[in-house]
Amino acid sequence: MTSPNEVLASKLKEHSRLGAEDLAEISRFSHQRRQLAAGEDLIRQGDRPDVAALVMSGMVARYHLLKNGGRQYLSFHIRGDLPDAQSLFLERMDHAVCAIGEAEMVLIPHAQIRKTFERRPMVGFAVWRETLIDAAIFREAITNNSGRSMRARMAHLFCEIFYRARNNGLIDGNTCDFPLSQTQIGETLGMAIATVNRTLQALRRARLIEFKGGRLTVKDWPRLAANGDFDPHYLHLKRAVRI
Amino acid sequence: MTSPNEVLASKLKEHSRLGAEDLAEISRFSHQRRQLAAGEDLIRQGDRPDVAALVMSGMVARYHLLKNGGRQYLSFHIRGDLPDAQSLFLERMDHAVCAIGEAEMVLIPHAQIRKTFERRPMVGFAVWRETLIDAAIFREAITNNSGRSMRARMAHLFCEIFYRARNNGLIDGNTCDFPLSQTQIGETLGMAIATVNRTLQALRRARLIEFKGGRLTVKDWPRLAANGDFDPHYLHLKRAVRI
DNA sequence: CGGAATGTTGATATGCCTCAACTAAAGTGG
DNA sequence: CCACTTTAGTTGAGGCATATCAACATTCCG
Repeated sequence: MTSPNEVLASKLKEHSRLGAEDLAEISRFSHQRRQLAAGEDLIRQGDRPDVAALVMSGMVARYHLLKNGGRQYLSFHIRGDLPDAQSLFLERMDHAVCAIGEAEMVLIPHAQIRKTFERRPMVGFAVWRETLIDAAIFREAITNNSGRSMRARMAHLFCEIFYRARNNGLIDGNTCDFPLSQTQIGETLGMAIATVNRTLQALRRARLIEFKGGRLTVKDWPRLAANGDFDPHYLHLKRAVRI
Repeated sequence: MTSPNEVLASKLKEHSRLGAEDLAEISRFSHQRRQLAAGEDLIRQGDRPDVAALVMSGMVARYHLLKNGGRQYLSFHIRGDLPDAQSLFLERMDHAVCAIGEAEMVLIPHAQIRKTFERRPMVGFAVWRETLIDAAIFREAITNNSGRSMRARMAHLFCEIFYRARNNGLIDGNTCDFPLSQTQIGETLGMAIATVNRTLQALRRARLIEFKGGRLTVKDWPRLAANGDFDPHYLHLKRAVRI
């Protein structure tokens, strides 16, 4: 039941030193709640938003809409993330944002945020850092989807999701939410559904993970990380998480 | 023979409105020149730079170093680009930057740049925009390397390079510099060298491009763009270029 | 001029996609 | 609550695109 501003502030404080004045500015943001149904779009490609969204609960994804009607999922976002921060400075959305499962969002007017950046540059730098970490995640996805085997891709994706959830205190034992369908996993990793299914089974059989009902359970972190060539440095988290 | 500060200012002015004060601040940046030999690293994964680099001439690339010693190239940068702007706010480099062919760089101390951002937020917003456009390019690379056929990937890469060169006034008729080896194209698009070679020949035979001696010639832009599913919106360039 | 790097070609193997049929689960209306 | 519909997941067979390997040609560079 933390307030939106606290969620945002605590996310930014993970990597940025914010003073009392900075936090005070953040606490003055107004916000409008928005509940998203499973699969619902928050923003579409081509939109020109005048608010920025903060994830309060659930998961949202960014995706490219392809010419043939398919999707390429680009990244996934959880509580505390700002999945469309780029809209603060790039007018036109080059991708869409949708809910994966149900999600609760909070919308903050761009104008307020930009004003804050002018008055308290440190707040701007902190949000900038967030967008730079997003970029690092995109880069990692390039590497993941280009060179690696299907099994490694999938292992890497699971590692990233679990590691980030863990870092945000959103796990429950060895289990976190990841309410993707197998089709969506395919649209993330660039693999056919049949292959997704078989690769999942292989990972299950190897006792690395469980994945059912939109929940991911990591059963053998060291081997999963090895399988996915996962090195969390790219997430730029200050406090490295021990799993 | 334009000065570094003019190169930077004119790049930022492409998308951001900068006032006289902003430009004056930029013009006060000190810089140190650095000449890179072909293939030389400017920054390595794990480094913690205290300067930011501006490309003055030539081309540099960002890449991930893989466990097996291979590389995954992530993006290419030309005159006016800031290929390591992220180092302003993320301490540790999660990827490396190297020269593709020879390149001339200019190094500007982080401290100066950050000071400028505090005094003139608009300058910060402009550089932020640059990093956001980088992120959009990464996203597009995810889509390119995940779903599309090898031929489409290659066509798309050529489109992007040519379009950006054209936008920066760095083309010569229908030809621009792109001094990659076929091996490096493979390490960009996630394809084996043999396939790179054969795909290149296919594009040549179809009279879409010429690619020789580190120069790329576009012989049929509309068909090349169609082959690569290329839609330049993601580059977020204000003035759309007609080719 | 010689050696190294880069590019080219062919043969073979295989991982993955495609298609198609089927099963299981989840959601819907009577 | 059950029958029905829809969606998601599972499995197998077959073909193809692309990786891999190996030999050779060409260009680059000292």
